[in-house]
Order: sequence, then structure tokens, then C-alpha cells
Amino acid sequence: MKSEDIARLAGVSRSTVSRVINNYQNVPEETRKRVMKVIEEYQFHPNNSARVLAGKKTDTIGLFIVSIAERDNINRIYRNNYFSPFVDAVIDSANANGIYVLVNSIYTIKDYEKIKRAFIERRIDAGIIVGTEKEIDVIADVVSMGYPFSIIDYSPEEVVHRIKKGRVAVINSTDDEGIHRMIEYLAGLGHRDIGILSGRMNTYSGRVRYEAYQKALKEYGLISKKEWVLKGEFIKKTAAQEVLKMINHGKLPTALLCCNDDMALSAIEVLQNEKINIPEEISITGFDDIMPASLVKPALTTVRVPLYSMAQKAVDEVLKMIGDTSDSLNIFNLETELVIRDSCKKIN
Amino acid sequence: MKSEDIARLAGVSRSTVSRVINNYQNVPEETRKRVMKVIEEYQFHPNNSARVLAGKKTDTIGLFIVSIAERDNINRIYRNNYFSPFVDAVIDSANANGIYVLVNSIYTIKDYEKIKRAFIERRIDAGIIVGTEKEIDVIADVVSMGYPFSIIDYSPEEVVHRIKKGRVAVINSTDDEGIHRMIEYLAGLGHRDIGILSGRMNTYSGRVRYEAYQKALKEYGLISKKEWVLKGEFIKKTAAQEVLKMINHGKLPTALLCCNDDMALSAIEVLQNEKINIPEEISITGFDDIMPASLVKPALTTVRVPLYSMAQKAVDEVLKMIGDTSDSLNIFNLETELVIRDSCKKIN
DNA sequence: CTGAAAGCGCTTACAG
DNA sequence: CTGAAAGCGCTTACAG
Repeated sequence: MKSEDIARLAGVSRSTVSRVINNYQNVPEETRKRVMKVIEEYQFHPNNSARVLAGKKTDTIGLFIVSIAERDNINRIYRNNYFSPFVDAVIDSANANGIYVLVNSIYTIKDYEKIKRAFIERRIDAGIIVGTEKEIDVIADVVSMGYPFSIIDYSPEEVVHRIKKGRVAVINSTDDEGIHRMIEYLAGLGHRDIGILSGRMNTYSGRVRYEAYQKALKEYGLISKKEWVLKGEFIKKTAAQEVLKMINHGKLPTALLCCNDDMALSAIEVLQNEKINIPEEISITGFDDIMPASLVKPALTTVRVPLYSMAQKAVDEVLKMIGDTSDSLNIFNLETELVIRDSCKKIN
Repeated sequence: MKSEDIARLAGVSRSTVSRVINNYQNVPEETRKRVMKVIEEYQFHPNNSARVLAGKKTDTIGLFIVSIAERDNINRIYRNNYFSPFVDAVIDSANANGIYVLVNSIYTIKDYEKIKRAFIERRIDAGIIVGTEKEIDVIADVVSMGYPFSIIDYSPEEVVHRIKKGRVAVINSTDDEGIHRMIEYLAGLGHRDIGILSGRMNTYSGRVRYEAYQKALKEYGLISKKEWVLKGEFIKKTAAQEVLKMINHGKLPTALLCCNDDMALSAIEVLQNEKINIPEEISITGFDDIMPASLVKPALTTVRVPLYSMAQKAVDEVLKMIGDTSDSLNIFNLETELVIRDSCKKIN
């Protein structure tokens, strides 16, 4: 079944069928109805390739999930607590707007070429990327070719610096405020020795969270001891090693601020294995508020990142940009929220 | 940049460029090299729509995630522990084979039409569906139109009954054996009063797990009391209500077999809120082995469903079927595995 | 081994 | 308001 068949059955030309499908105004109601009836009767849907080739949009956006650090892991992004809900949310939002989502995983630097390729092959109208570290070149390229992009968790300064023309949206959360509130909370509980289990510094959120920690400590007149600055890279295993090293090293801080929940969960596990009680002997905090955070014992005090809203925003912005060819650079910072649960304790 | 440009630059015709791209054998090595050089120099990739329109595959598969019962939930599949890893795994496997994945969520019966539409619009070569309940009509339709499909968690009998021609693969796990081993394990611990928190009976795995429970009880000479048969529908909230009802009703069983981990987690939460100790006062078991299962306290004894392998299998089979136009109906049952942790206790 | 040409199924400027 | 025709960028049977 093709538009020609519909045309014949409705007694019009293919042009008219096309006009009906594309909602042209200059089709008399009567004709439109006649054509629509045939279309519905035969459940006709135009061949997308033909439409695209003739100049229509693909009505598809590409979602690119970067997971380079995990590439040696057999399970790779499988079991990744952070990305999964994000993927779901993007699909959800896009589908709700009648837009298809082509999802791609990126495990190596070379995989970045897949992004450009998807555009050159004309498979997608726009892209959303999450998990990029410093590899923004391909994005800059694609954007300069005229394709819109939403970038999640990336330095706005760098985007401004690297991307001079085109359509981009940068979507972050207010991680600095989140960390600030957390330190404020811990300081309020009487903590003065607050360690940090930092994330990957190649990552925007990794840097922001770390810097916000340093800044907030100063603000509250606290000092960050070198042996309490642990480099966890956002990875459970690395985090576990760092925490174990700290335990073996000697004195513990009274609180350990972990830069994501995955690492916090890992820290809790290691500490409990070593018979160190949480929160009695050490308070632990996380960041992100992934699902298991509320399930562990003690339930994790953390900062909620509005992943779902961020995904929604990314989709909304990208769709807006598809509809408007003028250059634009929009930066969004969605609100984080302190979630107090049971992993921190007041001290004297 | 289009194939015509490449042709001009390489001093050949478009036909030859196309032959090079499509690996035709009758192109002399020298010519091939010359063309390839230009292609690489300009990073040329053929317009996919044009290729598809000319008769090539889309190199894209559609992944359809059904989540009808959750449609009133604001978060919908967001936070769904079961599907997320599956989605990741499918994307992973497909991408590794150079295949794109178009992911669609299905929340209403009407949404099922999206499946047919994706094929009619020629966006995908094949489909994978997960989460279907009784709605197999559209799949039967699409398969009879000649498109291959992998179906996850569905009754093989029903597929055989409903789909008479076409290419289908059904991928399940050996949930019956999983339940059997679990009952065997519980019986071995001395449990004689084993309740069940059942899943959704419209679901294949929901039925299999429930029936396997009944059968295993008989085998071990145990009886299933009516007030210990709880209908949880695979949903946390419903499960919580059922468990609470049981608690208020009076005597508890010594063990409660939950038909998925989500419900088990929910049960644990409710029981602990009511100051009922696990596993001292009641043993709890789950099914699936989702991530939080190992994180809760007590860590959940459960049955691992090989989701990653199932996703992989679904992709492999669908790709095979794309390459082979002969009718086929293949049924796979991947092995489940008993995972013993801390939520069950030996009794006298 | 290779090019000219037809054809895939649409859309849309053009002419009426 | 509407149809005939050109064009989108490929692939491939055909002819040489």
C-alpha cells in the first residue's frame, strides 16, 4: 500500500493525498474526509524513508550514552543506576510527543564517530548526549553542521568556548547548591571532620561537586585533610579500594561525603564489613538519589538530582530547536534537593 | 556530499561507488581502493533513507517495552528495575553488531499500534517486545506480514497457537525450575508453612511462577493455606497492601515466597515497619535478582533471571531471522539460578 | 568490469 | 483547489 494506491481509491492524485497527510490548508474538507477515510480503512502510513528523502524530518532523535570508563566491565552500562532512568525518561518524553528515539551506547573514543554518522546518514533530527567527559569535539562538529543537540552534565563555559554557532542546550543540576546544603547540614550536626569521596574529575558534575565541597568547607571554617580526600572516580570498585585504604590508614573523619550514591553504597558496604557502624561511628552521604539509596540500611542521606526533569527538559529543548532554525545556546540548571534519611548522626 | 560527488572525485560512476559500499565482488582491487580513499577522506556515509527506499535494510530494530499496569504512575517505567537493564542489554548487543535500536514504550492498548506503524513506515527490520500480557494480536499481525519478532516472557503454547507462519523467537527463563529449587531450599530449611505473594496472572512468568509454587508444594507434601496466597500483581504498592492485610489477619507463614524482587522488597519494608524480624520471624524470598536485592538488609535470597543473556539472545535471534527469510519458530528457556543470601532462616 | 537508466515512495514548486 | 512532473540519493538489473 502506497500513497498512489490511496490516491486511486480516493479518486484523487498523489499530490492531494500528500497534502492531506501533511495537513495543507488548501484541501476542501470534503476531499480531506474522503482521503482520510481510505487512509484509515487501509491503515496507511507513508514510507518514512521516502518522506525523509523528499525533505521531511525523520521525527527521530538520537540518544547517546557515554560510558567509557565502564568499557572493560563485562556488564558495561548494564546495571548502571544513573543512566537507566535517564534513558527511560527520554524515551518517555519523546514518545509522548510522537518522536522516536534511537539509543546508542558509546564505549570508546572511536564510538563518538557514531554520532556524526547517525546525522550524516540522516537517521535523526537532533541528539541528546549524557555522560560526556572531555570529548566535545564531535558534538561541536555536528552542531556546526546545523544539527541541534542537548548536552547533559557539561561545563557551560566550555560549551560557550567551543561552540560558536548552532543550536545547543546544556542541562545541568545545581550540584553546587546540593553540596553546599549537605555540608551545611553536616556542619549543623556538629561535624568538623568531613572527608570526601570524589567523582571523576573529567566530568563536569565531578568537578562541580568537588569544588563545592572545598568552598563550603571554607565557608564553615572547616579544613579538608589530605588523607580524607578519596578519589573514587564515580566507580564502586575504586571507591571501595579508597575507603579501605582510608580505614587501614588510621583515623576516620566523622563524616564522608560521597560524590554519588553508587560510591556511597560501596563505602557503606566496606565500612560495615570492617565492623564500623554507620552512622554511629561515621556519617555517610551520597549524591543522585538512585533507587537503592532509600533501600539500604541505614537509608542513605543524599542529594536528589532531578534526572527525570532533566531528561524531559533535554527532549523539550531539542524539539524546540528542531522547530526553530535560528542559532541558540540555552543553559539550564535544575534544582537539586537535600534528602535526609538515616545515614548521618549528630555528634558532639 | 552524496555518492555522485564521490563518484566524480574518484573518476567512476555512482554505480561503482555503490558497488564498493555494498561490497560487490566484481570491483577490481585498484578501483575499490581509489573509491574508498575518497569516501574516507570526505567521511562519506550514504543517506540511509535513500538506501532503504532503494531496497536495503534499515539496520534498525525496534524495542517495545510494555508497561501497561504502570501507566497511571507518574514515573511510569522510570525506576523500573526490571526493564532498565534489559533495555541497556538490547542496545548493547545490537550496537555491537552495528545495528541501531529504536526504543518505544507502550502504556496503553492503543499504543500497540505503534508497533505495526513502525514497520509500515519501514523504520525497522525487526522487533523485540518485553512485558506483553495477553495482547499478542498486533505481534501476530506483524509477524504474518513477514517481519521477525523476538518475544520475551510469553507462553510458547499461545504463540504456537496464534502465530502460524512467519519468523518468531520466544525467549523465557526456567522460572518453574527456579521456583522449584526455592521451595526445595525452604523445605530443606524446615519450612512447612510457605505463603506466596503472586505476580500478575496475565503475565506468562506470573502464571508459571505461581503454578510452579503449587506443584512444588504438593511434591513436598505441603499445603498452601488460602490466607497465605497473596495477590501482589508484581507491583510494590499492591504487594505492600496484601502483606499488611496478612499481618492484620493473624498468623503468619514461616516463609513468604515473593514472585519478584520488587514485591519482596516491599514486603520486607512493611514487615520491618511492623517490627517483624526477617528472617527470625519470617523468611522472605524474591525472584529476578535486581540490583537492590543484594543491597537491602537482610540481603534477599532470590532466583536470578539471566536478563542480560535473554536480551542478547533476543537480539541474536532477531538478527538471524532478518538474514533468513524462511519461516521459523524458536523457543528458548534460559537457566535461572538460586541465589542464597540472608533473608531465610532454618527453623525447627 | 562498468555505466546509463529505471525505480524505490514520497513532497512540493509550478502551472493552471 | 488540484494534477503532472521533477527531485530527493541511493541500488541494481541490464546491456555492453
